[in-house]
Amino acid sequence: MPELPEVETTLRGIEPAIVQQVISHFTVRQASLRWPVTVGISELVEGQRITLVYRRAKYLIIQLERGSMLIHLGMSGSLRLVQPGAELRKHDHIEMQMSNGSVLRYHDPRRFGCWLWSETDHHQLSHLGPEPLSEDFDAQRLYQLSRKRKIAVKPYIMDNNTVVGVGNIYASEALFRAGIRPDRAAGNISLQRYTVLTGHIKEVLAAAIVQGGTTLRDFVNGKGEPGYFQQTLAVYGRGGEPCTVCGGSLKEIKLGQRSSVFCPRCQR
DNA sequence: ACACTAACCTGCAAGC
DNA sequence: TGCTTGCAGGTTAGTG
Repeated sequence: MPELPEVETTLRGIEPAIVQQVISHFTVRQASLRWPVTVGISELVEGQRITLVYRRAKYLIIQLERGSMLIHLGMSGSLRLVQPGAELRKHDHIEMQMSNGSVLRYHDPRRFGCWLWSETDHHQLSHLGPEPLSEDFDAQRLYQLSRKRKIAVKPYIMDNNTVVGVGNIYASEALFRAGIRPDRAAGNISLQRYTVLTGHIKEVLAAAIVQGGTTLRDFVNGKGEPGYFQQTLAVYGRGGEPCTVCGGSLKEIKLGQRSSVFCPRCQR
């Protein structure tokens, strides 16, 4: 489910309800996530105040007085604020209750996500590329890092070392808007074309955030509301359907075992 | 260093 | 109707 816009939407939904609050109860019902939930996490975090909640790449970080919690939603995770005592759903793995009555629930059917506590740095956050919406991410970087590389441009921009937060949906959409075939070798793309692509990556992510993310299957923000960006998708999930620009049939291929849809006429 | 694959896990839709 | 197959938003560990 979540790419960067969905994680950002989640952050904005939950942050006001939990920041500066004290964690009164922390419950783990299923500790078997991508990495096991930190042993003894409840005792480590209960009684602590949340000082800061922020996002880095697709991770959410909840900073405590002592240590911090690192949360990832994987492919199918979601975080929701619920009423205390709200009925438990299948795959509601973790619950965090605040002293002001707010209750945050972590739901993740596929369990590819994580929820970890560390007193120091989280190693997952080292070696991450720049945030896509920051000035540190620019065409020069895309161009220079790609010289002599044979990797297809789509997996190249989805690599967290290149830039974080560009997943399958928005990589597909940005390449379509930029008119670049997803299977073109990254090392053969000019600085000019990377300039266009960089602009579209930033645009498509920013637009998706404004619209509350893309709702596929059951994505909802922290308040349980859907996103609306899927109405804007031009290629993702539309293999075989007509191109919104030229009317030709959209082609679907596999790149790095991810399905990639593009218009053979508009994208070169 | 780079390119590529398999793996983690459940749910759902399509096909037979 | 019911079974099987394939596919899904991400990331990492391992191979050559």
